Amino acid sequence: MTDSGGGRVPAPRAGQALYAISVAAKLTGTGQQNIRLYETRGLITPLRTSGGTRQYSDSDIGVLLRIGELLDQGLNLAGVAKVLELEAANAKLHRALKRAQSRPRQ
DNA sequence: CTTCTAACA
DNA sequence: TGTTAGCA
Repeated sequence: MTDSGGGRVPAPRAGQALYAISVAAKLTGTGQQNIRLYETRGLITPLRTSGGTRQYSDSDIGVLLRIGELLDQGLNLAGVAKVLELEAANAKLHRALKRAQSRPRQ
C-alpha cells in the first residue's frame, strides 16, 4: 500500500473507452469537484493525458459507482479507500487462486 | 479542462 | 466530514 495506484494498470487497451471528468460525473451522478477530491484522497487514480486532463476508463467508472454506494452505506472517504484497497488485494488473490485451480497438477 | 479558496449541511 | 460554488 505504499502506492496509490502507483502499480498502475497497464491495461488501457486500444479501443478502451475513456471519459473526461464531465462525462464521468454524469455517469456516476457525482460532481466533478467531488471526483477530483476522491483522487486527492487516494480513492481513485485516473489516467492523465499529456495536457493533464483526467481520463476515466470503464473500470474507473465502476470504481466511482462503488464509491457512491459505499458512501451511501455510511462509510467515509477513509473507509471507502480501505474497502477499495481490500477489494484490489482480494481480486489479486482470487486471480492467483483461480489460476492455481484451473491448472492441471502433474 | 486544471488548481485553489471559501462556505454550507 | 463531505459537498458545492466561484475564481484564476
